[in-house]
Amino acid sequence: MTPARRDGPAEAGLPRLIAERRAKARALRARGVDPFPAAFARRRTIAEARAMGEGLGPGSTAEGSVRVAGRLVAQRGQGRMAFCDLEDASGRIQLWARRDLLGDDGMDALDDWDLGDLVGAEGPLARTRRGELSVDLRSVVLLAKALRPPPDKHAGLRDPETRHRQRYLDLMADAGTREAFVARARAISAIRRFLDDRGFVEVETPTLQPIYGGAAARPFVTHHHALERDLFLRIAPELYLKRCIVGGLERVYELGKSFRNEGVSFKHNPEFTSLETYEAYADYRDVAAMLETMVSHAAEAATGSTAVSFGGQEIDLAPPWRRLDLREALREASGIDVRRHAEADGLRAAMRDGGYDAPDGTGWAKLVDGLLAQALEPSLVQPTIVLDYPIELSPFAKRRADDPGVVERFEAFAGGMEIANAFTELNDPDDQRERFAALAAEREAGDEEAPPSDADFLAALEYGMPPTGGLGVGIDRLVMLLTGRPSIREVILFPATRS
RNA sequence: GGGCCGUUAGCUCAGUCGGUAGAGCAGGGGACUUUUAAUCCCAAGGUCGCAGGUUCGAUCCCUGCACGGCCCA
Repeated sequence: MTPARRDGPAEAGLPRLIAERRAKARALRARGVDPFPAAFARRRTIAEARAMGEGLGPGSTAEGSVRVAGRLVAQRGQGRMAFCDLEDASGRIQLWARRDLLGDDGMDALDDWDLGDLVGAEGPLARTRRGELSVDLRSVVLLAKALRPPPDKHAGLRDPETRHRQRYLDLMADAGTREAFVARARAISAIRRFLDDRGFVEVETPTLQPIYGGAAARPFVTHHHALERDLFLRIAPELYLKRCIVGGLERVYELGKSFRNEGVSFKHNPEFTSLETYEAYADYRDVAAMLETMVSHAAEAATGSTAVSFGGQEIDLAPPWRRLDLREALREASGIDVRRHAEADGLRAAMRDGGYDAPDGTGWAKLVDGLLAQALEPSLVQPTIVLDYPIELSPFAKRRADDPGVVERFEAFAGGMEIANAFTELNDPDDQRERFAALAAEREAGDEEAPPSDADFLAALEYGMPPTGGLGVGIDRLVMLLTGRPSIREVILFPATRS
């Protein structure tokens, strides 16, 4: 006859693991102990505790006590002695439990701890004979019972689906993930500091817009019931920021989310973070100089250096960045001079001759864009500013005075990706009206990405906008570069997923 | 949208040329007062992504679907 089981409920797998942990929490409550107490006073961070114990020699114990708290990440039982590793945001430290010093109650409490529990501990700092700085426990307390088991303590969490859907587990298991998001925050605050120091005013403009614009993309549509109208999630803040320039704010920026209703890829998420800046009385060359300085500041803040490693290559973001003329660069990279093929059909044929993909029914400007993406972009690993784009690709940029087919615009590339887009802003309302008309024609012809006209924006321009340099930076892509992460999903905490 | 690959225990992964599966870690019981991927002993844990098909028999072969990854558009 089999002996009665005394080792917990009969369920298997995860339900059983949860039931075992719940039983421990229940047992604590039965003894009048709250497994989720409210606070743990006088805590020091683990980094602070480590600094305090720095001078301790092996086998010695410090005066006084420290109180530390964190997540239990490893346990090594040893009978009447035990070791645990405790981790908080600042680091990791060993807890050293001895029955003669911690007492029977403390050792019993320790027995019921599981990996993943949040615990508090108190005792003098000590260094073991093996040289490991430890808290020589005098008292312990459970601060929050983990009812589910954490990811594997050594192998961690590998499954990309779980890493993205349950990012808290990825953060818990992988210090590198935590570091990437800290680096992101540092880069963003460095950018804000940089702009604030230069007299830029941070503004907030609508994310819910009656008319969207400022980029070529399909928008998300939502509905306002009280106003009985559809509203669009912005695809860019551009047209509102220029209204701020019209109003005389002169230097403005907005750092926040925009939304584009398109596919998901390693460099696209439906919601993404961008920086846009507008500076009155500046042009695109002033903006280029500001960009390279700003990005190198962000790199230093995020990583401590302007040199970053991305896709196995070292990239140095320190200014000055290389400048290329788009037409020249395309001719060098592909052998095709796009100005010599002024019609779509001729350019398409030349591209196909050169082995490039050039789909039927695509206009001249989009073919140029395609040639840029295929022939040039992948080779732009070191930071590069590509200047002077065809007007057809740039409905909000000012024409060059000496060449009306070209606008004062640049895109910045690094790591083979576009990271920024800038131009001298179009401030001639009549020219802008014509560009809107051209967009309307493209829309009519079936281009769902062509944005609609915005009469109020035109009215604003008619009140007079100073000559202005504008900039857009893809913050997520910039952070990819700074943290060496190959996918946008690795720098967005909770990326878009299906169902 | 297309192509390729993946989905097996809580986690990380093996494996089955078609006969319903293993390890390490975690969890349970036990031993251990200097461990640190602690160690040792014992026991347990699986609708092999979902749905069909072929077959005496499918986790394995086929089809579809879902989710994910990479590449292309």
